[in-house]
Amino acid sequence: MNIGEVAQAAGLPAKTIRYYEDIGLIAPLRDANGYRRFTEAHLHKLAFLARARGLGFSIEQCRTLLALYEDRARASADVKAVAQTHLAEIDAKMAELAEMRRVLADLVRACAGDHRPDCPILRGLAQPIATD
Amino acid sequence: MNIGEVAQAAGLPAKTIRYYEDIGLIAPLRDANGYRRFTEAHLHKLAFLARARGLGFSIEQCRTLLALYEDRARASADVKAVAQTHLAEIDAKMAELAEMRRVLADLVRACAGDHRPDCPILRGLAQPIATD
DNA sequence: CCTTGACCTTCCTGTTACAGGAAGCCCTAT
DNA sequence: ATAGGGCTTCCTGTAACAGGAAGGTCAAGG
Repeated sequence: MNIGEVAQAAGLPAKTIRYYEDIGLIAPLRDANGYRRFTEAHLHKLAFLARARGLGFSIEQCRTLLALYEDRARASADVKAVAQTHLAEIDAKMAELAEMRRVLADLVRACAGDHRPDCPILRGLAQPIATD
Repeated sequence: MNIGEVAQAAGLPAKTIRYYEDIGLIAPLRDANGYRRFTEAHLHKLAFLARARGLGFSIEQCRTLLALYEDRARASADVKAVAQTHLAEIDAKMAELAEMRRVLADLVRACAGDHRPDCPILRGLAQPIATD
């Protein structure tokens, strides 16, 4: 397969696949004309990467997961550890967003949103934010 | 005030304040020796920026908010529109994270996490992710 | 045989919001 | 005189690509 075909099949832009090669996540073969040549195994790895990225794993976490994926002697505990770390990261981000949302929603609720200049949102931003 | 003092007072790193000057968010005066000189008004703007950034507004949104903040003739509706846009962005991110979390938590739950190589997490990543 | 169009290649720049660090000036205290 | 902080500018790096330029390749059609 050429890059266009494997991109289609893996659900990744060709640009992304070239980038993954750049950073050593994947190593396609090369045709005589210089075109990248992908095997089924490459496709599986790319689809794996697409899904891991879709779950929010960082590139470095993907690199680790991919190594474990290819290691027949891995311990599932190692995989689980990576996943749990990421789960904790997600929870942290969600908590941060929830807190922002809470404060912001309060401000929005208090704002009339009309033609007048008085605005609780701006007043709220001009003063220390209540953390209670 | 010099940059160190205003940084302390506004709760922003000096680096960040220099960056804000670079991109035209703030325009401190200069002393004869080249040092930046900040007034109380500058401090208020910086504190405003710190809080807006803390609520997750982008730099460009902050630029808009700051302009409205300084415009005595603004309509609160304009401010509210920016805030509601951002609120929608937060909701979108939270939904995305929640979906990731849901799938990932299922995989983690199914994984024994022991010394054996069999791992539902890797199996899940190797197959299309169930969206039901 | 030539051209056209769809692919492919590499390389360079831009994105977001700064952080880290080098090289060097300024100011105060000892 | 020197030591220490604080200040300056400038350059590089971050994450994960996207966009686009310049140019090679390939199959089909005239």
